[in-house]
Amino acid sequence: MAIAKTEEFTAKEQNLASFAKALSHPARIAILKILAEQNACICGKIVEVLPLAQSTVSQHLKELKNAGLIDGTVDGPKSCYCINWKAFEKFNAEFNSLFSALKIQNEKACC
Amino acid sequence: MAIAKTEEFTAKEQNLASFAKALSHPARIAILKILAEQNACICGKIVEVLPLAQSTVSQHLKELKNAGLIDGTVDGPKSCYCINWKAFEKFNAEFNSLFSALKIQNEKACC
DNA sequence: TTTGTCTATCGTAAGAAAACGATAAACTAA
DNA sequence: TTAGTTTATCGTTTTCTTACGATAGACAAA
Repeated sequence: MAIAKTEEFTAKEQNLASFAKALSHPARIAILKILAEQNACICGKIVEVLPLAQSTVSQHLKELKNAGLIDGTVDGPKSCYCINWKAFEKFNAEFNSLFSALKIQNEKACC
Repeated sequence: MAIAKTEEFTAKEQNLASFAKALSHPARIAILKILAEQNACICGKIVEVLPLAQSTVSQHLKELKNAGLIDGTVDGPKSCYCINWKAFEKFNAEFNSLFSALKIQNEKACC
C-alpha cells in the first residue's frame, strides 16, 4: 500500500503540508524569488533564466498556481505571473500558530 | 529523464526547498506538533497517536531527523525525540530573507 | 491569410516517496 | 538465560513527482 494517507490528518496539517510541498523544489523557490524581486507581473522570460525545459517550467508554474502562491493571467500570446502575498501571509500565520507560539516556553526544556 | 536537477540551483534555494520538503507531509507536521506541545523529549508513544504503521512513522522520524528539524537520542530500548528549534529559526530566517524583505515594496505593484 | 512566437497540455520514462509487513537489533526484566 | 518490549531497517508494492520532447492553441505581425 502506497497511497498517501493524507485524509487521516487534520485540515490544518494538510493545509500546511500542502504549502510546504509547493515550496519543496528549488526550481519553484527560484521562480518565486524572481517574481518577488520584480515590481510588476512577469510576462514571459521566466523560462529563459531557469535551467529547465519550457514544459517543465510551465508545470512548476501550474503547481505554484494550484497552491495559490502565485496568480496568473493571460496577456495575448503571453502569460503573466505574480506572487500572491496574501497566500504567503497565510502560510506564515499557519506556521506560526502551530510552532512559534509554543517555542518560547519550551526552548530550554529538551534533552 | 526524471532525475531531479537540484544541483542547478543555488545552495540557498536548495536549502529552503529541503526544509519545505521535510514539512510537506501531514504526518510529519503532526509529529512536529506533538513534539512542540511537550515540555520534554518524547520517548515512545509517537506511534500510538498516528494512523500509520510503526515502520512508516519510523521512516518519517528519520526524514525529520535528516532534515535537522528534530533531534533523537537512544534511551535503552526506546528512542527519544525532540524539536530542534534552532533549525526552525534557520528556516524562518531563510524564508524571510528571500521573501518577506521584498514584500513591503511590492505589495501593491502587481496586476 | 499565413507565418511566427509564446505557453499549456499530452504522452512518456525514470526516479523518489509513501506505505506496509516481516525481521533484526538493543535493551529490560523476569 | 530467556522472554518481552521497543524501534530501526529491509524488501516490496503502488503512487506521485520530475523531466523531456512533441504538439496544439492563442494571439500578433507580416
